[in-house]
Amino acid sequence: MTAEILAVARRHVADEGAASLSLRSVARDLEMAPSALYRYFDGRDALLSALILDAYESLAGEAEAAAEAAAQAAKRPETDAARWLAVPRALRAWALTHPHEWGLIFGTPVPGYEAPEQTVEPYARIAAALVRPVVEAEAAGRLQAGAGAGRAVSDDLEAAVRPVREGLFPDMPVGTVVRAVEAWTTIVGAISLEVFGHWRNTVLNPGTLFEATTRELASTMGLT
Amino acid sequence: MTAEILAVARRHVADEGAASLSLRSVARDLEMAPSALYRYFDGRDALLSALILDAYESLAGEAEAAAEAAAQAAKRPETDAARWLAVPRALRAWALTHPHEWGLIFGTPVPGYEAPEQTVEPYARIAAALVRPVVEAEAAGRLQAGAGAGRAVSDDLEAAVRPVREGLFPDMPVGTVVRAVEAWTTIVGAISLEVFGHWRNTVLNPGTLFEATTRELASTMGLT
DNA sequence: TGTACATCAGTGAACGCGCGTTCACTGATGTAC
DNA sequence: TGTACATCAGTGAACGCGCGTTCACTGATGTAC
Repeated sequence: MTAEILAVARRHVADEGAASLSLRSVARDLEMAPSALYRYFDGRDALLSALILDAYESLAGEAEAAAEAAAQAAKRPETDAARWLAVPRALRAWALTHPHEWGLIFGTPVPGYEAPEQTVEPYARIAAALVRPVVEAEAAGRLQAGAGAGRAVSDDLEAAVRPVREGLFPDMPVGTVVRAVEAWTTIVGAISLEVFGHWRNTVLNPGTLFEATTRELASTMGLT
Repeated sequence: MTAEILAVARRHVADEGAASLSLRSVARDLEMAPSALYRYFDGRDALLSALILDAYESLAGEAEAAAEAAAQAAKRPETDAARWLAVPRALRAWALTHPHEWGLIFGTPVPGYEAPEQTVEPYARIAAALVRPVVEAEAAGRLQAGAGAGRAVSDDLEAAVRPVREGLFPDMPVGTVVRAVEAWTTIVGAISLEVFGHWRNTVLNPGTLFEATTRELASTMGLT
């Protein structure tokens, strides 16, 4: 039943966005009394929290599946750079099929409402999936020297990026860590600009641009 | 009077975000009857449209001022790369002081609500201001060969990016145009991630990272 | 097999709220003669 | 200088709406003896 409520609520968010999600409309769709939902959720905010978490988990699952599939495929001869593309593509594909959920994660925060603490874990999983080919290429000694790794990094910058390095990149050159964070920035930016409609009349084929951009990021990080 | 209404409404958006903007609360702040606002605006949506446009104009103004100041300063000996930093910094500074307005422009679109057509013009002005140092460096023949310009660009990508090239970069190498669009993507992504709270516990000093990232973009485009 | 009772998912009426929008109006200010 | 009239910014009451949340309740199902 909880699952059924979530399914309907998820559909509402997908159709109209989170702002107009209401307990009453969900109840209506389920042909229940609004008060019945209180048996399953503490109120509207609790339902919204569950949906946000849901979106994070869904995206994380997608990212991990793509990373895993690419890792399997890489047993056949394939370059690291080609393998790298899998997760960004999966993120973009998910965002295009779930634009409102993407907005829930990366868009304007709902005012006066704090995202639940549990989003930290799936968020880290998304980042880890993205970065997995880089980590594995580095471990195998296949990361091109002189690219990200060779770059000078100030002490300030190194300190700023320390949590990322400790969380995702044990024993990785700082230069590469910085590049990876920048890659994350670019990917999220590219997807958000597309999903939120900012390429309209500007970039005619966002898919082509996205592909080129992510390829570029690969070589920036020293993947070949 | 129209200006006064806008000022109050702007403050409401700044304080609580666009979602909770209401005619009644604006009227309350002005100590007027709600109906009085109808003399100045056609309704809530019209007011919101005005505010969105307002935000675009404000950001565009800021970007142009920064571009102009940097152009003046560049008469003294200064590198193109250093000059390039001015506009990204201004965009970030504006976003940090006007987070909700940034969200109005680059965040989740308000559902069921189309941004007014007049946003196209200020949007273009922002992009033009950002890109001005690149255009001028190219015109002066100071753009480093082999960087952006030398890059191979597929026909598809060239076509995808044609409106940008025609609008902002007359007679510019396509490679540079693509790099500039990617720079835009990265800058917007970096600011949005910071403003929307996604660096929390991840990147400890977003300013340092932003600075490093934008510097990197300069060399990517062949600015020296 | 039959009775008494507990559980608990879901009901339905009611609450108070703030909202956008309408409409007939008031009353001060300015203009014409 | 004085009167009649037009203008128009702003009023205030009212409308209907959908919302989140509460509360006492019903009635089917399962359990214990």
